[in-house]
Amino acid sequence: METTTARDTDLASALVQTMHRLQDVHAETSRPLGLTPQQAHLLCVLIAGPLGMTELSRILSIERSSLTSMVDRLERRTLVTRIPSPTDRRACQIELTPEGLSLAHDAHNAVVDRINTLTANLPASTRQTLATALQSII
Amino acid sequence: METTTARDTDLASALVQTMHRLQDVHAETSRPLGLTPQQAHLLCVLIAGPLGMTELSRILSIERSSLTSMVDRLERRTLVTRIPSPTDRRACQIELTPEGLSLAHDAHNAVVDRINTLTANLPASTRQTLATALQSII
DNA sequence: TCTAACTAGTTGTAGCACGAATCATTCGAA
DNA sequence: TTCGAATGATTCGTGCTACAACTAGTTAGA
Repeated sequence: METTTARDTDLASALVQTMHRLQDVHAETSRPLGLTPQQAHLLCVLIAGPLGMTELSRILSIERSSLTSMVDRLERRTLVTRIPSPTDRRACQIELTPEGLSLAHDAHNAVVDRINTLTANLPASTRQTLATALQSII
Repeated sequence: METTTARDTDLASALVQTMHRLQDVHAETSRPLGLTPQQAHLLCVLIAGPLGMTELSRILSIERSSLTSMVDRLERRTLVTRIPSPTDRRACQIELTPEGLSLAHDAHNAVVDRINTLTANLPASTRQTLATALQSII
């Protein structure tokens, strides 16, 4: 029982520390691009395609009221655009501009590259186990 | 080569998604205690013992100017205290009050419990591999 | 002694995040 | 068909986070 408890604490602790480490990495890779981590996250989510405000707020786990001002700032920089929905005059879709798409790819590649260098020393089998295990957590 | 590249992207992507998921968990467990995730992090770091401002800012990866106002707010709530150093009249040590220590433990336990439920389905061997691999990343 | 390096704090600005309230639109049921 | 409820987005007010540039005090070493 004691060993199990110890292992649990170790794993949870390792996950928390990893989270903080990756937050730092995320911030460090976003900043040189002139983006906050939250802005980079938003842009990367939109790579897959335009989304409505409500859906976007759900994916990002933030309130819609927070999202409004974030989109305002990004729209001011012409990184995204609000496209009115043809079927619902209340709704709008948030879409990346070409400039925003390019920046989103840059941000995505930067963080993936950084993380790959962090995990470069792990053997292939461990990488596989890790990826599968993390997928199941999400 | 293609398979290796695919695996790399998968692992990095899984790590990023895990980070966001854990950020949400961290926020959700801190909030009921009246703490922001950053405040919870600060309190938990101090469980190990008092720290100076510079050391604390290094551990939390934030600027000292950000830390000053954070400590101000926590000190106002009597969760931490600034203890002037006996040997160095410039410096001060940030220490948890009994109330702060209790809250720090609550915050720590809450997040560890939540993460343990998330990882409860993983077999012991995977847990071990995971913990070791993540340790090497940090 | 006196200066260079260090430590802490201050100020100003921008961004993040939430809740409550608001407005327009859409949908559904009487 | 029409009125009330639900939905999508925004606005407002408040508090927290984060940074850069700056001030001021302290210590240690030349």
